[in-house]
Amino acid sequence: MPELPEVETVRRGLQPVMEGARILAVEQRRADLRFPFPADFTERLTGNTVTAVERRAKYLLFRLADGLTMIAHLGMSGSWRIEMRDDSELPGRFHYDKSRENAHDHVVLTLATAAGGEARTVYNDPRRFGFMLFADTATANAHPLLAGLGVEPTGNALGAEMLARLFAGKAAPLKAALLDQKLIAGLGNIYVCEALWRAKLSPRRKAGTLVRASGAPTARLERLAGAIRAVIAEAIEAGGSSLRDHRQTNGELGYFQHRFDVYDREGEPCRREGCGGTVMRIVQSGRSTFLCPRCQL
DNA sequence: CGAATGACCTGTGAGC
DNA sequence: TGCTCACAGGTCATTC
Repeated sequence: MPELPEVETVRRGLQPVMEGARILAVEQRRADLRFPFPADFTERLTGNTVTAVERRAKYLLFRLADGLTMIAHLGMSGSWRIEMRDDSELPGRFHYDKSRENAHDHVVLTLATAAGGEARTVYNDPRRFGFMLFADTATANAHPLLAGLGVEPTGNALGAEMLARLFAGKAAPLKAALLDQKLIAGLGNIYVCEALWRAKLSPRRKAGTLVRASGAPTARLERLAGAIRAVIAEAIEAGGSSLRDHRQTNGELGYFQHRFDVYDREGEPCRREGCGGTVMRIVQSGRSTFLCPRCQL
């Protein structure tokens, strides 16, 4: 499910409960997700303390007191939920509740929280494309999964000049270039479609056409950089997007799905003032792209 | 080298 | 109602 805004929403949910928490018990309910769990998965976590919950692109990074980092990915359908044992000022709408469990709860961490309470964080992942593995914190950035990642599409890091360097000479369609995690890290299918609509750019346009021969960004590229930052910021603000039944860690739905301008709106009218076009669906790199062929050029 | 395709999984909704 | 098919937020390995 999750693109950067959803992963960031998960991180913000887990952080207050997990940071400073000691892991009392680890329940690993199957041998593998996308990859096999490390052989010593439960041993390394049990008794350890979580010092920070960070994010890089769509990866969650659980920093541990003994110098390890647990690198975790939610794949397409992964989610975490928090359950508190007792009433507590910490976030988490659920209390321990057997009836909430299901066959796709693969990992359960029981925590002694920094606030002195007890909580469980439960990882659920029907399709099992997610994973968890360990790296030494000191060298985690050099881990093969993280080393090649591009710029974060948040804040000021991503600007038109940066995009111009990344796109110069590229024949790939904008859709493919924006999905490439080696260029920009964290965009996925939804937010690429949304950003391209906002920037009035066709997903089929070649990325290199947004860069001047001098290497300077065009006005179109300025628009695109602004659109990416805006859509990501707004989606994080809204708690991400909830497709199907995906929830935040406290069970709340995200809201951004109500603000989609093109994603999953095939056949519906373009929302742009005065456009009058109809949203269409095409397939690029084997994935659905949604666009308005009338105003995205 | 870059770009397309298949693979990994289960669940859901549309259409018959 | 029940069946089949297409498709789903991601990424990696393989093949042109």
